[in-house]
Amino acid sequence: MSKAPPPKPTDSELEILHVLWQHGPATVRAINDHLSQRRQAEVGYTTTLKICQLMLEKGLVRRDDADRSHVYRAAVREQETQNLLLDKFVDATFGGSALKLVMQALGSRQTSADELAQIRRLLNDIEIQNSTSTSDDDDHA
Amino acid sequence: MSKAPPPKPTDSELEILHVLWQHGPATVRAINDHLSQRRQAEVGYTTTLKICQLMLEKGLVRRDDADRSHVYRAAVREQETQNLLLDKFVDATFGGSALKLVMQALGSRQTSADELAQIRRLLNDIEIQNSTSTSDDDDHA
DNA sequence: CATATCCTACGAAATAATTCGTAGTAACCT
DNA sequence: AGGTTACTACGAATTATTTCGTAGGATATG
Repeated sequence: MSKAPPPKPTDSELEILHVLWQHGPATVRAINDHLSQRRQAEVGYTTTLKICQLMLEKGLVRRDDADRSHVYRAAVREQETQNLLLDKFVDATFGGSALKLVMQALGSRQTSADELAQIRRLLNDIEIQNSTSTSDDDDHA
Repeated sequence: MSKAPPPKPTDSELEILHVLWQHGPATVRAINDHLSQRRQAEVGYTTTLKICQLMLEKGLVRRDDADRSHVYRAAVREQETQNLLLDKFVDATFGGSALKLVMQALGSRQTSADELAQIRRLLNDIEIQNSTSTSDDDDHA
């Protein structure tokens, strides 16, 4: 009954999740080093610490506090989190139409032939699934 | 030299922009009515007014104050704004990879055959453009 | 003309997110 | 042991966003 799903991470929290997803479990020190590298400016150590603590309360990360330096790891999956954020974003920005988003993303930026091929492959897969596992009221004529 | 580009709209501002994009120039009253409909709860009139005023300062909207009821209209284009937001979102959530975003958007939600066809058409167009108007180091063999 | 109605402007409270300083404490090093 | 260093916890300042109350002025209506 205590199944509150983890909330949408904020921008800073997402940045930390990226580090954890990429590098696996890490101490605050390690996370902070990564963040400081990624950005132009240094990030205060206690800033990173604080955000990690808040993320722990929200259930976005777990931590191992056996050692003095606690080790944090992501408690949410990368894909699921991206999808959650994507949903919100599509709603807010494209009125709920994922199609519009995709068309915009492809239309107004440089896409290589290789990337186009990857997308084509995905489209094919989807189409197969669509026609294969369609549940009931289908084209049975 | 006073060419500060309009900033990224906030969520509330974006909601108002959607109304203006869809319905054209409108008074605060009209905007507020639309917002109240879209949402479950009523929106305070002065809340909407305030946001419109802030948007005016930021250059996101223009207004005609000839009449007593001022008429607001969008000062930024829908596509450009969506693209701005899309860029930020891709950076924050998908590490800058628009391809990943597209794959996610398509892979983890229901996409109809019609939509797939639309995307295929777009892919074809892009491919043609890629091979036609590529600047220099091209397949000229 | 009086009064109710509708509008704008402005101030400020409420909330959320980010940032950092300080204090306390454990570990480490001569 | 004494002092330096590294870490956590906590409180609080700062900034951004959203929300709304109140005041003042114009317009419409009886």
